[in-house]
Amino acid sequence: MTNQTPVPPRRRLTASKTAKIKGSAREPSASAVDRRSRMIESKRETVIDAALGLFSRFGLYGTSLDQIATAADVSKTNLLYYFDSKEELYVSVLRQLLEVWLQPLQTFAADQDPIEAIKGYLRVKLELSRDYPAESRLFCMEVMQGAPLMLAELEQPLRELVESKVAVIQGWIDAGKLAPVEPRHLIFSLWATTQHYADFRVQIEAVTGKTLDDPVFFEEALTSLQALILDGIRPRS
Amino acid sequence: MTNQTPVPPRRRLTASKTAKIKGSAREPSASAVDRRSRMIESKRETVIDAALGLFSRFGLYGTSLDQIATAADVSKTNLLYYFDSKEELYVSVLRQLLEVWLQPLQTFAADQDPIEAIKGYLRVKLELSRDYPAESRLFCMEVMQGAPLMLAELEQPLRELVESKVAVIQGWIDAGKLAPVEPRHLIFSLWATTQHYADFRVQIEAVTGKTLDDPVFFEEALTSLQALILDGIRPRS
DNA sequence: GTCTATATGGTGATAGAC
DNA sequence: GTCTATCACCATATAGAC
Repeated sequence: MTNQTPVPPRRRLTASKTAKIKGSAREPSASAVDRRSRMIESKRETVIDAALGLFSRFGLYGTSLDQIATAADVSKTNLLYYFDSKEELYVSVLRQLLEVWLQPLQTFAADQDPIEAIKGYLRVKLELSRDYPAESRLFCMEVMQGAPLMLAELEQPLRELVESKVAVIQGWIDAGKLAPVEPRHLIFSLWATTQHYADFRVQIEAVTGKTLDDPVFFEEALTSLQALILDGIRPRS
Repeated sequence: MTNQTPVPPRRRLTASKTAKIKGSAREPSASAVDRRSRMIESKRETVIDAALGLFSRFGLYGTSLDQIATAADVSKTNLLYYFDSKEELYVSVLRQLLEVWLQPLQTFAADQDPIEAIKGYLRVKLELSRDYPAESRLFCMEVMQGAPLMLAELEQPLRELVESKVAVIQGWIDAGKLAPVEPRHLIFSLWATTQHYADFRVQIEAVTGKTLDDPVFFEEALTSLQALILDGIRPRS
């Protein structure tokens, strides 16, 4: 109870300089320049991929540029040629992450059958947990730390997206197609249960000996989740 | 895809020395010694509390001994008098965490009414998310990083505990008191949905503007979870 | 037990040759 | 663009006076 200090992330950041935004430099030009630009982009991608894997395990502070450089098979100085600073790299990773992350939330719409829509949503999210576990973990980490670098970008679109889905769900409820649950809490439960399989993977593996990479286990998890969310555990009379 | 390197936590740890295990030095002795021993224990507690708050936000690497010392209102050198190293402190924090964490899992037993047992379990776990969010976050962080320091201690008791609960749930199902769900996946869902309110607190706050500290929101979340888990979202005919 | 140095080494970032 | 030095800084941990 001694520790409610609102401590900032701290540690130096030696000036962001002129913020070149190298990544989004994309103007139609000669083919030679274009080829070079594509090369640069591809190298940035490689580094971002490597960084994602490490950041998602050890966090921003637990990962050194040396490790990332080694994993991406470039020198540290070279890495810093493509990214002005560690923070810029980190933000680039987060930016790419959000693209993968916000997409599946778009799925269900009012004209769908709610039962099929929810079942499909659970499948998509569980596939995401299986295929993009690093993204899931980094997202989780960032949110747990207060999402200092992401929340500003995330809050508005997330809020709007949730509100639109809440409206769809409420519509289904009003039409008698769904039991009267609180839409927001339903959404949280859909997120929580599916992401759990990625974020708590080692715990799940410790308990069951299996992961989502096992196709049988994947289907078992999906079927269980769908049954649970749709019908609950109280026996139908 | 370039980064499946099984990188160890790295960073030096300058020798654990003789592993004094200062914490568990507890032998019946003269009252003066006993008083001193209690003083030491109390100071260790203070530091552990401060460390928990910081580790749970910024992780092991994102938190410096300086910050912890400041938060606990002791000098850094003094802190290192009570804990031989940063790692020993971290492990002490984890050890205390596990006590809080594994207790509520004990609750339900075969002779209870399953519906009431699950409802009660959800309440206890949600109260835990409200009252011990730092513990929840640090646990999550540690598991996400592969729980290198915790898994060894955790795996065996967790597995046994889960197996015993699986047996209870399976018993209920066999008695027709519960719909036939996979017990393990049910347990994961109970954990996931409740912990989500602690770990994704800032996201939930961003979307709803509220947290579990708001009593109305707490009851709303609990009621929603109970309804969802018990009866699902498919309207009863 | 608590303090003031200080040792030691990793880390992000830069300078400047090629 | 890529490399070899090298910087300044900060973090953990220790030594030794009081």
